[in-house]
Amino acid sequence: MRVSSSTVAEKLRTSTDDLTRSERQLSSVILQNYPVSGMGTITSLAEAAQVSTPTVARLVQKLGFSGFPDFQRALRAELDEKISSPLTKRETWVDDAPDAHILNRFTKAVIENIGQSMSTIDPADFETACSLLSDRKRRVFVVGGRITRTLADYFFLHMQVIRDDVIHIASNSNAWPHYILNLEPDDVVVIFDIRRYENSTLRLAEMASERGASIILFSDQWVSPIAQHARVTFKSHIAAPSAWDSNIAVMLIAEIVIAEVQERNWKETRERMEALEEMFDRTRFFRKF
Amino acid sequence: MRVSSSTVAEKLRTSTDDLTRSERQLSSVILQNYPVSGMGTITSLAEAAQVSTPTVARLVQKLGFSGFPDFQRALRAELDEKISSPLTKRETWVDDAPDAHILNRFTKAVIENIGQSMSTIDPADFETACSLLSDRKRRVFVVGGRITRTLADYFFLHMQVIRDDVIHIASNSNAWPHYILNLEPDDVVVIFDIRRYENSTLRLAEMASERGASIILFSDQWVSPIAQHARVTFKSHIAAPSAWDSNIAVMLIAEIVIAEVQERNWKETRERMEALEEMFDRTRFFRKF
DNA sequence: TGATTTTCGTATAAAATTTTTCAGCGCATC
DNA sequence: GATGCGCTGAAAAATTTTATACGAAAATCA
Repeated sequence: MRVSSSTVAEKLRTSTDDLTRSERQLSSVILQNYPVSGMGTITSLAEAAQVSTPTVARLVQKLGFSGFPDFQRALRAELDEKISSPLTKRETWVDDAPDAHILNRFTKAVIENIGQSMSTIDPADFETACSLLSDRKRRVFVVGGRITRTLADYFFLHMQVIRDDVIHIASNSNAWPHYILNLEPDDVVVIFDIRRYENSTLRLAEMASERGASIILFSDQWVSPIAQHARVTFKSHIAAPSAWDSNIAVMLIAEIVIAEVQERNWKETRERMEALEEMFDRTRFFRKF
Repeated sequence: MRVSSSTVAEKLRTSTDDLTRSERQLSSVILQNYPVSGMGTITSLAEAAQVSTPTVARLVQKLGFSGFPDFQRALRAELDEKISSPLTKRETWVDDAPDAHILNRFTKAVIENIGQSMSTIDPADFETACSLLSDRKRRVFVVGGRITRTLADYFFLHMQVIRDDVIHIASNSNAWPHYILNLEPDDVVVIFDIRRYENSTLRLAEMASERGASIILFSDQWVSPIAQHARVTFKSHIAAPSAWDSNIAVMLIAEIVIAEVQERNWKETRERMEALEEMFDRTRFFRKF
């Protein structure tokens, strides 16, 4: 008789009648601090329930599993399902397109990347980075590589509105040594370095480090060698079903840092933004709507 | 070497610097869907991380555990602790940070944006856009505004590798009228226009339209007026808990378009990429890893 | 570029876990 | 009170899992 309920817990509860005395005892122990109790060895579970290991083996087979490892697999799958964020399970994909469509595949991978990237961020690091960038006494230099220069540029454009003393350096330009020479220990250097890591950017980081500047690094999960010199390193997952990497997660973290720094400098930012608005209005550069 | 952090996750994060490349890869996989991934056998974990079992064994020893079973014990204890604590709200977001933390709030908003943006895409439009961009007989012009020029630049950089005849125009530059004058009906103009919509970009779009060029527009949910002239319009949601908009969804769609066009032009792209690689290798511009 | 050190995986040995076997025990039935 | 049936656990066997040794490969350094 196999009753295929979804979870192991349900299986245990519904089949209580068919269980023997010691099996029931075991079952109650399993349910007591479910599912952790079942994650250990069969022996530890048997001891906890004060039954023998064969009893455990027999019970799980009775429940329909091929053996204890199979039982544990089910338990892990359950936990995984339960733990994974509800957001990643959203069904709001592109309608009228099969799952295999690149739009859905890619999006799925990116959301995966975002989740993974966020979960590796240490809030303390984030705090440090924002503090450094909020400090008006420090100058901020922004650097990017061949592709990442666009991310650096994006970061720079926003930071420029938020605060004073923000300088964008193109790492492959010939001008950067001049900037670096004048670096002071209070300065902050924001570096974007995603594989393949560029030599010139590494040199720049080394020199900045020697001059005592604080480095905030945006890198990928394999981490640029610059991390050795960095005060804070943000690691983003960049895998995508494509010949290229996806920089979405990198940009997301950058956006969040921008949002937080802006929040802290709100008073100053607001004035700057209003002044900027006014200037743009005057030049009629933008349309009202 | 630092030793006593409380959780395994913290240990992994704080000791990243001391880890080797494959250990880091493994570490990231463990953190990916923590802690379930570590609950299986050492072999399954190794396979998931695409490393060998000795690497796993070495890592856990490096972290201070006597062996893999010891590591698992710690993991179970943690899980137990976490689960038994009141109000067990477990999400894969940034651990140790409350839901109200900007990291989690912002990420949530962005994922919401992605979901909404994707669900409004018509696969046929996507198809049209990719066909236009894959057609080698057509030239491709890429245009962006004040902020969106970074997105345009990102798009341009990739498209440039994929195919020939890709031109980046800065919409606020004085040079663009020259490009537009020479537009032919076969040409494709990719425009990034997110609020606040810029006048100069609209003028550019109008002129391009008059000359019969096909316009692919990346805009926001309120849609730039350029949409009237566009052959295809991608609308992205850009709301974020910040004074600025989030361009993540825009960039995502751009990345997917890039991926698809690359896929279609794979043969050509591959040759171009290899040639490019070879050039970079020669100039020693990049590091191998 | 070549030498040295570190890293990494295959193969193998050791250890553990799981499963099976089998005998004892309790309990119900005759 | 004897017999049979099924439950239970000790112990052994089988399997799986973990740890180690060693050589190949890669990276670093001179």
